[in-house]
This record gives sequence, structure tokens and C-alpha cells, in this order.
Amino acid sequence: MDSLGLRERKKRQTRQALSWAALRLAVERGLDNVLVEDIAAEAGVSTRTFNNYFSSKAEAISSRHLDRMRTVSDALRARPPDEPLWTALTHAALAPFEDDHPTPDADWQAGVKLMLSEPALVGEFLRANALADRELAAAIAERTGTDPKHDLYPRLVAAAVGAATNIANEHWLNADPPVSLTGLLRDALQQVAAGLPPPPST
Amino acid sequence: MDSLGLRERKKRQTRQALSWAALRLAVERGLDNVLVEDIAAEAGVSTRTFNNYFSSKAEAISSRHLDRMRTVSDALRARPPDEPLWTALTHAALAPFEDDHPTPDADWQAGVKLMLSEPALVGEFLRANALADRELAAAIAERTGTDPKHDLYPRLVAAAVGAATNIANEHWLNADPPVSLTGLLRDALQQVAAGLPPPPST
DNA sequence: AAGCAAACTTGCGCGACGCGCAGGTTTGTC
DNA sequence: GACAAACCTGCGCGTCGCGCAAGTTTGCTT
Repeated sequence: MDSLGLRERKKRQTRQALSWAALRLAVERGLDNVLVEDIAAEAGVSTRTFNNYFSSKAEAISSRHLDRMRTVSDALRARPPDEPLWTALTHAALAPFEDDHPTPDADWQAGVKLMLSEPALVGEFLRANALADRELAAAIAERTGTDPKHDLYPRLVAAAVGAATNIANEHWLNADPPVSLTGLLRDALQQVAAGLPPPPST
Repeated sequence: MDSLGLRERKKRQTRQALSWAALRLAVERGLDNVLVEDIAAEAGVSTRTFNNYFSSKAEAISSRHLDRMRTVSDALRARPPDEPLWTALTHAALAPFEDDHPTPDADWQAGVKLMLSEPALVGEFLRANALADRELAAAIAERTGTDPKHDLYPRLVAAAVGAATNIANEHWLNADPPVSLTGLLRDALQQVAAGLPPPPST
């Protein structure tokens, strides 16, 4: 019944342990006070093995964020095919923020906050988002019968959804009287789908 | 008549020389065959001084791209204030591709191609784009009388324009029968301003 | 015109990193 | 049960980023 052999399972396990340890340690002590050695020790492997999985601390940390962002593409594919695209996209975009995830939202958000504040992590954070955007574009292409190789359309839509997600999220992190994250995201997507007419209806 | 003193001019000059050397050497020998030492030598300064200007090879290379991308914000501010926003944005977005730049377009494009292909550079490339997006958002906020701190709107628009630019550019780089870059960009912006309705009119 | 303070450059040196290599160990298969 | 492939690990080298403490240049003042 195992979809994967012992080998693959152990690999995933080690990878998770490493990225998890990297995130946890960086959040609680600050990135500069965490050595690769510490992360490897936390996961019970050698430093050399760490570098077999990740080529930098930053990549290890962003790995968890990437996993989360990937859920959007999967969620989109899971929506009924006759549903209007932007309705499906809105539901899919909310997927990372629903709380049926192995990693608690609080820890994930702490990670995002960390990556936005530490300059050394920003690049990797953006890389993860760019990768997730590409995968989302593929899912959108499937659904709309377009081809990312020849049409700008799927990539534009994916980028728009990705940007809306990040902007809503960042706005939420900085909101002084707290606001609803999902509300912000819905609003952002609605503006995008309306062609971003100036000025905002506010 | 100098808007800047000797000091500042020399600094800019050194900075340009360094980023230029970094780009040129990386393009012609491949990133891995370029040492910080080589770049510094090319610019006639010490390796230590290189690190006073840039904290990595990648940042030095992306610096030129960032300069180009900044022109969009300036171009937007230069448009007549009564012009419709998306018209002004379209003109502004085309600014980096007009050929009245100190750096020839061919070299700039070679740099972009390099940054997209070398994994170690992608992060810095995206960082530059993100920074340019933020500045563009500020310019959009001014023009529309909105506030990036409270409204999602300016950031969404800036992100959409940035994404359209990158996607059009990347598409253009990979197009087998060559197509018009400005045509692609206009098309992309038009789709965005139309709310990205599915499927594309093609 | 001269001299002083601030800013910039530079050499030195250290801790950390990324990765190739070679050998030992575990996993999957026949 | 044994063989091959995949994986983990210790070692070591070249590079990197940066703090520090001179030395040098720039710009302002009087």
C-alpha cells in the first residue's frame, strides 16, 4: 500500500526534518546565529548530507514555503471543471490558508515573516514563489486549453494570482488593526479580475 | 553645475565599472569561471572594495538590470497627468526597451538571459524586480492618489505591470520565429487591463 | 591656501560555506 | 542470499563575506 519504498520515504523524512529544523532555529535565534552544522545536528545527519539536500540555508528554509504554495495548483485541479475560472482560482488561492495542513499556520507565517525581513532570504523566497507560479501556470493552461509555450495568458494569470497572494499576505502581516487575510485576498483577486480599474472603489 | 561632487561621481563610476565588469565577464566565460578578484581587477580596485559596493557577484550583475527597471517609474512620472492610467503605464513599461540608454540593449538582454539561466543569479534577478515593483507602486500611488500602506491597489497594479514585462520578455527570448517584444508587452498589458478573461481571444 | 574632519579604499585574517572525491553502509531486486 | 544501485559520511580545498585598523582622498572652513 505504500506508494513509495522505504528509501524514498526516508529521503522525504530527512528533507522535512532538515527544512523544519532550519526554519525553527532561524526563527528563534536569528539566521546569523544558526550554522549549517546546527541544522544538520538537529536532524541527525552530517553537514555534508545537508548539502546533498539543500545547497544553502536559505533554500532549506524556503522549502517549506514552496511546499505550501504548491498546494494552490493542486487545489485548482481539484475544482470542478465547469466552474468559472476565476471562481476556481479564488478557491484555489485560499487553499494555503486553510488549516488542514501538517505545518501549523502560525509557524508558516513566522517563516514568511522571517524571509521577508532577512535580506539573505528574500531571494530564495522569491525563487519559491516564481517556481510556484510556473506550476500554477501549467495547471491553468490545462484547464483553459492554452499552451504556456505559445500563449502569454496562463503565465499572466498565474503571476497575477501569485502577486495577489503575496501582496495580501504582506499587507496582512503589517496591518495594525488586524484584518481578515482571506478577505484581503478575495478583494485583491476581485480587483485583478476586474482589470484593476483606477481608482479603487474605496 | 555638477549636481554631485567629485566624491559621489567617482563612487558611481566605480560602481558602474564593477557591475559592468561583472556582467561582461560572466556572460563571456560563465559565472563559475569568474572570481570576485577578476571583477575587481577589471575595475581597478581591490577585492575588498568590491565588497563595499556589492555583497555578492550576483548583486553586482543584477545591479544593471535594476537600473533599467527603475526607468519605468521615472517614465510614468513623466507622462501627462491627465492621461488615462493604463495608457500611461503602457508607455512607461516600454521605456526600458527604447534605445536611448547608455547600455546597449543587446548587452542588457544578454545579462537577462544569463540571469535566467544561471540558478545562482535567479534569486538576485527576482530581488531586483521586486524592488523595482515597489518603486513603481509608489509612483502609481502618487498618480492615483492612493496609499500603498492602506490600499492593495497600487501594489497590485505595479506587480501586474512587472509580471507582464517579465513574461513578455521571457517569451520573446524563447520565441523561435522571432516576434516583436513591444508587441508582446502591449498585448500582455492589454490582457491584464481587461481582467484576464478566459480564454484568450486567440 | 592650508589644514582638519569625514568618507572612502585597502590589506589582513577568520569563520563559514559549497562541493568534489573516495570509501563505507543501507535499500531494493532477482 | 547475494549483487547492484543509491545514499551517507569524513576529509579537504577554493571561495566568499565581512570586521578591523591602518592609509589615502575629498570637501569644507577660516
